[in-house]
Amino acid sequence: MKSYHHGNLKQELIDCACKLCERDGYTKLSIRSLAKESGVSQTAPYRHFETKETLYASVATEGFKKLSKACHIDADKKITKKHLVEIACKYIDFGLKNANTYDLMFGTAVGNFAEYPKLLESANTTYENMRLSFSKLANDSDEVIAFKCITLWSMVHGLVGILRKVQVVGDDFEEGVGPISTASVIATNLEDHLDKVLTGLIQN
Amino acid sequence: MKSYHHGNLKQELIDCACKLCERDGYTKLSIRSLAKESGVSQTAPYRHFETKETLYASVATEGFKKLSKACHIDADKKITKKHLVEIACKYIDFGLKNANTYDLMFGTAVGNFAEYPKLLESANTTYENMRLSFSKLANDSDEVIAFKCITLWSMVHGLVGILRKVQVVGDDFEEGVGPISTASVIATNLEDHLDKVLTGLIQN
DNA sequence: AATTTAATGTTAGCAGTGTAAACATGATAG
DNA sequence: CTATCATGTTTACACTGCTAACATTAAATT
Repeated sequence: MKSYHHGNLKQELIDCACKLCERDGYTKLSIRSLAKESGVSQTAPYRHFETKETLYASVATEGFKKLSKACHIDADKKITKKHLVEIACKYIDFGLKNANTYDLMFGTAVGNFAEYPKLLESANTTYENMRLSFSKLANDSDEVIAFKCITLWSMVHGLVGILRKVQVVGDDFEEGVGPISTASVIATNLEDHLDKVLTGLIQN
Repeated sequence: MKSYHHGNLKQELIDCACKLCERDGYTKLSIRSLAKESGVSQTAPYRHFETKETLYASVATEGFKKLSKACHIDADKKITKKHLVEIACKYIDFGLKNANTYDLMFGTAVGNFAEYPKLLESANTTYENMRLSFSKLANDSDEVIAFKCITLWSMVHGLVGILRKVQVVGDDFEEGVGPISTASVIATNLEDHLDKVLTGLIQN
């Protein structure tokens, strides 16, 4: 005996969208199927999301919140290189285990973050956490911190993109020097790899 | 007085798709509009591309060919750090100036490169060129070369993803320490940034 | 050269999509 | 108690990927 008004549709739609986006990729997600899943009419979601992109933005916002959580480490004041390796590993792990959501967050599905304040905020928070960690690592100027931070960030971001291709191709890739086999070497020694990079980065 | 058979439809479709993908983003591309653009019936493209993904794969293949060309530098034997900075800059420049195509190449539009031999080959060639440059830089083992190569690759790949967000937001972003303003600092000093990173990388 | 075959084109149609407009319901504010 | 407004539904339009059945013509075979 369902009532005419759902009561909590918006949140349910977001939750459901997050689940489906991650399971099937955001391109497979349709507003109609989402509505059906929530037992509501085809166009009901439009009362809560102006366009599909608005829905995407909500899912991406949740994604950044989850990413921030996933990258959290227990460390009050002292931050060491080891901590940063841990953060980097956790970031990459999130990107690989939530590949479809990650795609939505960093792809072109949402054109301009500035149009969605909550999304912009959650994305900035993710970055700010990483920045804070670097600021606790050494007594650097803001500029140097920014340099180190964006260097690591683009590194791990890039690695997610590249390592994912390895996963997609699978384990039976050809032996050789192609990116696939090379990347797989990195993947199996990820912590070592990041440690090396960070060692070089910190010394600069 | 057009003939029943087009004669060169496949290539024309690819060319047109490349153009439209870059202009509007691959999500906006439809097989039907593509067919109309080439003055051919709605379903004619299906004689040349089994599915839309197959078409995407062709566009991505062209993309990797263009990327390889864009990253080419004139240097026979001697390769210096400066050359690698140049390559990195050209890579990033390509990624930013062909953002939509880049998205298609590295996103999830084409699920598994292994299903499209030409795509896999063109992607591998792009990587192989970068690898060759590193092998000419110093007398490193294959392993070390791979390490350096994938480090730089993921760096520039990551930077493209991040710098693009800056472009999207535009120049009137808020002042502060968020990723946007930080990334813009990197963007304006891209060559310096890459030089620093490569200096650290090479010394390892 | 005639005929078969395969490649490449067209037409018609299905099931699904985003989204707008008009209408229905019911929670809430006056 | 009533009016308003947020939230739901129905209907409809133009578009999409894709399939099946058919048409045309280039290429291969006899």
